[in-house]
Amino acid sequence: MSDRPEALPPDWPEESAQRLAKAAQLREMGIDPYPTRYERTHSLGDLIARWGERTMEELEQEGASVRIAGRVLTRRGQGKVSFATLTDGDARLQIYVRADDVGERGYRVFDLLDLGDFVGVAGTVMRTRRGELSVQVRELTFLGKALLPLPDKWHGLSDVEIRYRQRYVDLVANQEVRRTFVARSAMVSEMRRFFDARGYVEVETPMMQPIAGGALARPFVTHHNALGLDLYLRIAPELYLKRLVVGGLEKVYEINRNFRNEGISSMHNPEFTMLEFYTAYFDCRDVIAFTEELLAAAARRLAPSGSVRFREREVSFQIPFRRLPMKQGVADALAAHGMAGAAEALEDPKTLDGLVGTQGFRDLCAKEKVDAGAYAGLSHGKRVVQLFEDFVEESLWEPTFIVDHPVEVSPLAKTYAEDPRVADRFELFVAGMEIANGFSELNDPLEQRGRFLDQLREREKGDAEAHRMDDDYVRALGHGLPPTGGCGVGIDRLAMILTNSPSIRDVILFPHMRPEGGRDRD
RNA sequence: AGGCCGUUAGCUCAGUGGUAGAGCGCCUGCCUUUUAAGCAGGGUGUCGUGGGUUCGAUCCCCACACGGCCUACCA
Repeated sequence: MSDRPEALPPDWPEESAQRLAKAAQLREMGIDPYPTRYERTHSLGDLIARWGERTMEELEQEGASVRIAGRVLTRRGQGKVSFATLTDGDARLQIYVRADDVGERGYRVFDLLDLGDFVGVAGTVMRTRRGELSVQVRELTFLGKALLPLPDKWHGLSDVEIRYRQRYVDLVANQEVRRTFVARSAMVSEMRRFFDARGYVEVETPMMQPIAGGALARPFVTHHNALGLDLYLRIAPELYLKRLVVGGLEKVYEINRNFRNEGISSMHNPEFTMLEFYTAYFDCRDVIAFTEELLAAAARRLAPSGSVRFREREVSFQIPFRRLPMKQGVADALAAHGMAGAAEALEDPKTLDGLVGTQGFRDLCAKEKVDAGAYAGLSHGKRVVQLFEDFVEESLWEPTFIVDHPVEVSPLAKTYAEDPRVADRFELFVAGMEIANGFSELNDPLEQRGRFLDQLREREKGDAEAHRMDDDYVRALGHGLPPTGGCGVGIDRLAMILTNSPSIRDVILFPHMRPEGGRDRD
């Protein structure tokens, strides 16, 4: 065991010294300020559930004896009688301490309690004259000294930097933060239940990959010393999960972290949680139906009506969600902006090329604060996607499945037999955010190899996000992937919507921040 | 990466070119049913950091750090 320094860390407030002195006084009384355990009969929530509706007389008659514990949140002293509110994170309950009941020594222990300390209480369930359910204390047990003060008892903690860096303080001070993360847990647990009930196998695939595949994004690089090998933190588990389907795990899912070396915003964190699932013999339409059921079940778990408020607006997860072909969405949006003939242009590369060069289009871009220059030199399919992102995406509030993506942006998806330019793919948008992405998985090994070669050419042209060749994945497909449908769901964003959290940082316990105290200078 | 805004007590915040203020918390005292308990007293501080202007800077100027929002990349 290390030596216990007598001095407090230099940046701790003066109040810490006072609290430390109280801990010393407890030790002088033969009381350990940091004991190891306490036997409870009830959590505070249990106690409230059991006795919360009883009258003062009923409680007096029953005289129920309980042992509870919690952190002291507030104190109201009154000479030889005091009140304190305890919290166990979940619920709050008042205790009522009389010097006559606990004795001089017991009352002294109560005096040495600061806000934030932990205490165990043995006593009787009762209701005060003002009607508040309380435990009248018979015996106090000191359970843990807090040397640092809690934030303001009614303004709480609002400094967002401290809220994110010191989430432990945020959780104590702001009850809604706890509710949000408990709700997120319930959402994920409901999704696991959904998969487990349908015979899916939950798996874990590599976080560190020699080739970061399965999505279009820039990866983080790390290094394995013993192997002398650079590895990438995964940007998606997709290619590994499909290898498992090749191996006969016909229904698999994984809920785990992805890492993308890109910007940070209210919708982006460098590490984020993704659900991916794959089902043999499903096509894209089956996956859409399944995803719809899954999200509706998750939403109902948090809001039985299936409808939630997000950013002051209603979002309904009632089935069925809207289906909208990408080109139709673009054509409608452009028509609404007065661009006549957009629908025809989307069907013909030359016409679209002409359209994005017109003054009318450039004026529209200027008006919508869109970069018109981004449209130069794009392939037809990428142009359609760009139009979708610039003019449609944000407006998709109610859950909407966008379908029929250009093949260029879908290198792992099957195309329609009747039109090889269109992928059998969907993306689900809710509240203007992409929440899910799925498709009929491309299982022709040679076509997949060809798509990788196309991606390599894109990479050579400077697209840092283009796929790399993955020979082992092609080899896996060579052994035979059954017809398969798969989907990825952004868990953090879904949690944002279902918990009405405006920022992704409100649903990630420890969101990415610069290191405290500044970074080392390069 | 670019633009705008912010950084003052443990917390929430006001404020001024002349060495700093409120509420809560905290400290001292009183009070045997309180509820943001009350009453009397006490201000606890590197005014983000480093330079500059000035007789004098927490305030004005510059740089930097950290944070927020927006834009860009992205899910």
